[in-house]
This record gives sequence, structure tokens and C-alpha cells, in this order.
Amino acid sequence: MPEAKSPNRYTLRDVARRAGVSLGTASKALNKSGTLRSETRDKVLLAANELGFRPNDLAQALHRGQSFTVGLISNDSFGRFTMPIMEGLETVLHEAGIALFMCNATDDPEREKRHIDQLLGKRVDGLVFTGRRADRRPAPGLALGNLPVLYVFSQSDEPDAACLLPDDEGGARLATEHLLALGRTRIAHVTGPEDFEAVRLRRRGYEASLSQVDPTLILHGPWSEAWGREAATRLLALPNRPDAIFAGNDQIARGIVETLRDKAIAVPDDIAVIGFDNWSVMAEASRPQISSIDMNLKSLGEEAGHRLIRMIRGESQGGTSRLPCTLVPRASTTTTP
Amino acid sequence: MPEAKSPNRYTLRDVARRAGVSLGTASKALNKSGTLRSETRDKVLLAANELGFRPNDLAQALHRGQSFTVGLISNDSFGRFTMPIMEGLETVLHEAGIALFMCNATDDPEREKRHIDQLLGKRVDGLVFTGRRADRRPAPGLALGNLPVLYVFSQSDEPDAACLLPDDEGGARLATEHLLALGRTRIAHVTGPEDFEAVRLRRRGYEASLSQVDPTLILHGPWSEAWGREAATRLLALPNRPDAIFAGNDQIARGIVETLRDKAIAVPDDIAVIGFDNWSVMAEASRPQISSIDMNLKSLGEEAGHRLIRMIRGESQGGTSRLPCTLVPRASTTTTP
DNA sequence: TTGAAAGCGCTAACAG
DNA sequence: CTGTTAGCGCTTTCAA
Repeated sequence: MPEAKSPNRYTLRDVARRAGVSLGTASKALNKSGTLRSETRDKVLLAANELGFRPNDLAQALHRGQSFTVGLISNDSFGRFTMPIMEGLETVLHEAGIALFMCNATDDPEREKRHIDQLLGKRVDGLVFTGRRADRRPAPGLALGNLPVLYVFSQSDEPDAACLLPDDEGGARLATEHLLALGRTRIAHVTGPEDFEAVRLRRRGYEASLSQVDPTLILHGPWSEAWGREAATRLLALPNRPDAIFAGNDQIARGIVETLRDKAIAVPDDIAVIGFDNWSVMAEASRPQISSIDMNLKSLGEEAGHRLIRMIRGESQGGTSRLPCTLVPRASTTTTP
Repeated sequence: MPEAKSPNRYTLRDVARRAGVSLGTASKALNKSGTLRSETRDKVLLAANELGFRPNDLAQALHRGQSFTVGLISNDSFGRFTMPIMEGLETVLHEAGIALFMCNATDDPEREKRHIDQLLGKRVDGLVFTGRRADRRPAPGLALGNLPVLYVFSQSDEPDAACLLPDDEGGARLATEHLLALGRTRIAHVTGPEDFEAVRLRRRGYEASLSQVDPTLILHGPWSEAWGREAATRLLALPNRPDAIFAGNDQIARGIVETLRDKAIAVPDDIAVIGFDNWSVMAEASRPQISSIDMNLKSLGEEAGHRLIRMIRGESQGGTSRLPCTLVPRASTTTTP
């Protein structure tokens, strides 16, 4: 019934026939394996070229027991954070000749299970999980045997799972120390919901950088500009106003900056502001533009690719590692840009 | 050398052995093909279950000449527009048991060629191209035979290529007519660079909705908030100010709204503003929130999936189709939200 | 109703 | 140095 045929009609046998050699010889020539006379090899390569021959990876994979594919399961419905990760991952894997299956599970365990099932059927060489929230997530229910599994921007409950995350705490320290270096003494922290591990880690980095923390300067709320505006208003009403604000993300930072602008409070002179994520459409559209912490997600994706390749080779084992963040200064913390 | 083994060690032969039947019988039982005694079938299914048997798609594909995979090649480096398209596409394909290879070409022809090559090697059943700019793009250089190829949010030069796009012109008409329905008479259009086909189409829709167009009210510039701010300033300096502005995207719209806010011009009472893209982080963070036109990209992706499946079945042929946009009214055009 | 066998396209071990 | 052959795991005639 399936009449559909791949565009490449030619098989190795066709190449061999055209080159006037045997099947095995053609295979050796194309895989540079065994020892052939260079004349014969050239004959085969020529024939292959003329025919536009392209080996059938399916057959290769079937034989070798390795498919040169990996699956990526995202729980962020391909959101803003997943994108650069995917990009870095795909680049590195592609260079290694590995193709990437994309699956979107959107935090639906049933969907995720079906995806894993499908990927196992396709005999992927590895699996990458990624998710919007870098919180602990349950290990996938299915038996994966010893299939390499990597969690990126996401974590597993299994003790020695391989996880790759940005160093949120370090990033927060970067931000806070940047503000301290400006000579600021009362630094507020307006951030996201406390049930995000990233929020807790960033807060910890912030607190660790200060000689003493003032709890009235720490405000949790949703990840939105509206919250940034509200929090700014609250901070301004304080008897002892902050002279700097470290925001948990760039949307909050932008809300803060806009409110300060509305009230004609100079940024950064009166109050310096720094965000997190370095989301350029936010940070650069704001007036003034917002300094931020970049999580280097593309590098995270690239590192994930390298690590997964090592795991597939059987070289590397699990464990959590965190990649450093980078400070991106802009006008909201620097008087002369 | 490749010692890597898939987690599923069990083969159909193992299942057959365990069920005490022949290989062929096991296959028939699992594929519900042929006619077997229900007793035998159950025996096989039981054995398969106990073993956690999962057929090897590679072997199936090799035999059937159909891989149940398709490739998606993005030129948007997995950007904001590609995401929802991917999401819709993946959902529909997954339901049909088809897995999606993700490739990022980023407008690099060489990279794109390598990706296509790899995908052909994997014997994909179809190919989807997508790109940030819905402009004409050259057909891929390689011979694809009669492999189904679909362009989504992107186009090909081949005359009868299958293309799926949002109806930009219709969307622009929706926006303009919405403003007209508010009783506005001087409607400006602040939009993106003229070399985008989408910009030209939206402008055409805008012009088509007006009884007479005033060229001084049409401004082209970059896709940024900064441009929105500048354009707004220019429009306000006009002797005969507009009473409504249709922006080419939500970033421009937001720049406009902010400038109006700065100058204490009431939105929508003095000047109504509508955007395009319905990018909620922009539209909903603005004060007031911005009405916009939604391109329904997720639906576009879903429709792409359905269409591609039809093409794979050999059912459907090429041609360009455009899917309708939707008006999403918010406070920037409606006095009582 | 079930079993045996051929073959999808390729690789690798073994002969010649 | 090159040809032959036996599979990888599955589906599908064709016999029994």
C-alpha cells in the first residue's frame, strides 16, 4: 500500500553495478574501510556521484544499532528559553551528523510518555529533556535502559542524573556586585514566585553578596511588567528608599524602569536597575536600556550537545553542572554608556 | 565498534519464541493483519507486553519505504514566529505517528543544503520550510524527486509549490475596518521595511479599506519600539493629526502608545492604536493594552501538518493558501473594555 | 490458521 | 585486493 518512495531511487547495489564492482567493494570504497586500490575506489565514488547516491541511514542504523538521532522533549511548548537552547544543541549535534527529533510535551505526562515511546521506537541514541522552569521534575516513567539522558534547563529526581543549568546564584551575585561597585548601599530585589528554584537561587546569590540584607527590600510576585510597576511603587513608598534594584527578570525590570520614569526619578542616578535573562526586545526597548544578566542559553545548548555526544560514546557520566552567566551592562546602571 | 545498544533488547523473534509461535504469526498478531485465531493473537500480545516489546521503526521503515518522519527546516533560528508554527505542526504530526526532525539553517544556503542532505539520508517522508520573512525564497538546490515539500510562513519560486501563509492583507483590512467602525477618519499606518512582502500586503489591505489614502500618513521604518516612538512624534507634528494609527507590528504599536502616553494624549479617545502579531508580552504589558491582529500561527502549523499528511498520502497537490487572521480587541481601541 | 522464506539496503566477516 | 555471504528486525507473499 505505501507507494511513497524516497527521492533517491539508487541503492548501493546500483552504484556497484555501474562501477562494475561488487556490493562489498562499493561499500568499502564509500566508507573508506578495508583496503582497496585507489583506482577502484575512484571508480566507485564516480559512479556514486553520477547517480547522486545517498546511503539509506535507516539501513545503516538497523545494521549498526545506532541511529544517529536524538530526541528533545520540551515542556515549555517551545518557548522563549527553549529556543536558544535548541539552537545551540542542534548546531553541535548536526556537526556530529546527529539529527534532532523535536517533541513538545507541555507538562502533560501522558503526552510525554507517548513521545518517549515513539522516540524509543525510532531507536534514538539519546534523550534531552528541557523545560520552562528549572525545577526538579520527576524522572520519566518508562524504562529507558541505559539510554543516555540529559536534562537541560531542567532537573531530575534521580540522584545521579545528568543535568545542565545556568548558574542562577552566580548570575545574581554578578548583578548585585555590579550594583555594589556603583556605590549603592540599599539594593532591593524584586523577583518572581518563590516556588521557582531559580528564584530561590537568585535570591541566595543576592543575599550572599550583601553584608546585611533588609527583608523589606525583597519582593516576590508574578513574572510580569505589571508586577514590576507595582513593586516599584511600593518601594518608592518606603521610608528609606532603595538606591538600586535587582529585578528577577527583564520584564519586571522594565516595569520598574517605566514607573521610575513616570515619577521622574533618574535611572541610574537616583536608582540603578538591573534585570535578568538579557531578553533584548525588552532590555533594549526600555528607556533607559536595561542592564541584565545573560544566562548564555545558546552555549548551554551547545554544551548539552557536547556532553550528550560524550554520553553516547559511553565516555561521560552524570551529575549536575551549572554554566556561568554574564553581565551585560546598559544605560540603566552606567552613567556614561 | 558502536557498542551503544537501544534500551529495548527484545525483538519480534523474542516475542514469537516466548509466545510459542512463528515470527510471521507474531508479526500478524501485532499488526492486526492477516487472519489469526484470537487465542493465538492474545498469546502474542501477552508475550509482547511482558517483554515490553517495542517494534524497531527503523526496520519497519526500511521495509515499507516510509519512515514516518518529516523534516522541518527553519530559517528563523527558531524565532518567535517559528515557535507556534512548530508547535501546531508537531501536535498534528505526532497524532499521525509522524516524528519531526528540527533543523535550523539560519538563511545559510550551505547549511540548508547539508540539512536537506541529512534528511534525505534519513528518508523523511516530507519536508517543511519555514522562515522569519514570508518572502519568496529560492527553491532548495537539491533534487528532491517527488518528495512532498511544504512552505509555511515562507514561499518558493517554483510556480506550483505548496505554500501556507497568513492572510496579511485580510488582517490589515480587519484592523483598518475596526478603526473605521470606531468612527475614525484619519487613520495612519506605521509599519516595517518595504522589502517585506508582508509589509506590502498589509499596506494594501489598509489602503483597500479606505475611501481615500493620504500618503503622508504612511510611514515605513524598522520593526522596533524606537521606530514606533519616532513615527508617533512625526505624526503628532502633522498639521492634521491622525485620530487612529494602525501599526505594522506590536513593537511599533507599543512605541507609539508610549509616546502618546508621554505627551498625555488619550488612547483610544484622542488616538486609537492597533498593532499586528498579537504578541501578548508586548500587547498586554502596554498601557493601555494594545488591540492587535492575530495571525493564528499555531493553526497555521496545524493546517500545515494536515496538508503535509495529505501530500504524503499522495492526495493533495500544491498551490498557495492563506489562512485568515483574527482581531483581538483590547483597551487601545475600545473605550469600555 | 500458521510456518517458512525472501528481501528492504547496508555492513562486516570471511573466502578467494 | 575484491567477491560472496550472512545477517540487522521487520513485513509479506507463498506453502503447508
